[in-house]
Amino acid sequence: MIFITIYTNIRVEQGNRGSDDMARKKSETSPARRGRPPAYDAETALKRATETFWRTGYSGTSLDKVAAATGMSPPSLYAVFGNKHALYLEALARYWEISLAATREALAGDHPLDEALMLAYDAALSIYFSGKGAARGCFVVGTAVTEVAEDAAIRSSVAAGLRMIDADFEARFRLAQDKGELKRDADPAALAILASATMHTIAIRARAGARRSELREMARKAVDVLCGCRR
Amino acid sequence: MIFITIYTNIRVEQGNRGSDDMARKKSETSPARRGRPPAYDAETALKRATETFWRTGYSGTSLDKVAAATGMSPPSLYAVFGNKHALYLEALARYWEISLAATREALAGDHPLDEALMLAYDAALSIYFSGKGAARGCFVVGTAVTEVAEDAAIRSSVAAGLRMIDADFEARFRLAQDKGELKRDADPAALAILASATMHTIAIRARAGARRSELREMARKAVDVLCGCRR
DNA sequence: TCTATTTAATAACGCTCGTTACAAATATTG
DNA sequence: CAATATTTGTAACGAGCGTTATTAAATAGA
Repeated sequence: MIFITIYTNIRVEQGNRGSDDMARKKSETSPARRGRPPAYDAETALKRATETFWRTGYSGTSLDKVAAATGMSPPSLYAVFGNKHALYLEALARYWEISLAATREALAGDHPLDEALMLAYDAALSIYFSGKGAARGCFVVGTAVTEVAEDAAIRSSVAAGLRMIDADFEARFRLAQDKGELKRDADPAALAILASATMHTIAIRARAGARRSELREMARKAVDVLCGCRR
Repeated sequence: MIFITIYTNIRVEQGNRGSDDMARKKSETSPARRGRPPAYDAETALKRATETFWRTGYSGTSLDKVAAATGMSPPSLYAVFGNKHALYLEALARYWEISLAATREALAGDHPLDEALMLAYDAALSIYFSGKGAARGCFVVGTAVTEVAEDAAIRSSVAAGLRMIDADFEARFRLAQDKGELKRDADPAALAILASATMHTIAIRARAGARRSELREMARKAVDVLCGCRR
């Protein structure tokens, strides 16, 4: 079988076609670089690369597959990201940014504890079930955890991310305790671990084929237990 | 760099050297097969292959690495296991057998609920921290979950295993409720999900470099919460 | 000893891997 | 227009991938 790769799709909009005003305006903001202008948007490329790693993992994804997904040639990918490992590391960092922000935002509003937790799990489910086709679960749990055993850079990224989620949950439980939503003798650190654990089990099950409604139900029940020691 | 693979190590003991009695005895029990006797033990080979997949994942492990680990040549591996995929599937099935049995045994004794749960987590930790070098965590979480997105056979194995652990935990919580160890209005299914979730988060964190003592402490606290709705 | 039978290792298959020289393409500057 | 700078795609690199055809080795039975 012959595999013909057709590079397409994410070429940067030139923009300075049809309107000289816009072209001139653009050259005012960015002082007009010298050589051939970049044809691709690094941001979009990173997103497409992430999608690919997400499905088939780091070791299971070849650079040719990433090239096909981004529409870029391998040398262009190297020029922008360095190499495969650096590209994955950047995808991982970006994923942490987005998913940590989502969790933090869900927990930050002034909702009751149980609602706040459900918002966090709903945010996670939105990510785990994003993209077309079957659910991919969490990018970290689904792809990074495998590499973590032999790759120090990935390991420290994962370890740091896990600590942050734990800390966010713990802060929210501590706040709930201060506000009287939680019993005085509850252990915020313990509850935080269980809240993280619930997120991890959902991540695993989503990738393994569980239905979204089923996972939301699990989250619901877990929240009931975690807030059970209420008031 | 030249990589010279030296096949060694797991050759089957011939046994019928030095003593004709033993040779004759052996030919009595097993009626003496015709051709060249097998030099390798499939059981040992599967164990060694598992160790290798466990560290570097399915996609990240080449058949040459497995060959080096087992001391077998690639054709011998194919003769015994079929191909790489079938070999991994067999390793996965065997791992489920062992780890499910360990959990079931821990929960089966007539210990109090909290002790039974801790026995289960201690059994898991023994597996996650087995082998030399840094902890590899859970074989399923560490290697199968990545493949699950694109591999139907691995996916159904993982899904089935997850269901079984859930069921085992739920049965134990239900028993606890019947014995009066747990409040009447506790939800055994919900507690079972959280018990599984705790196991999953421990699996992830172990591979990501967490210390064993730290993870045991997490388990301890989780058990406290899960049994907190006691009597 | 010769033949039949079973397992083992060598060496290669075609293909894909991550990576990179290289030259063509496209822009600004003089 | 020529010179310079930057990004592009083509085509290749050596190495490794999963897999297999082939042949050698080692046993039992005739």
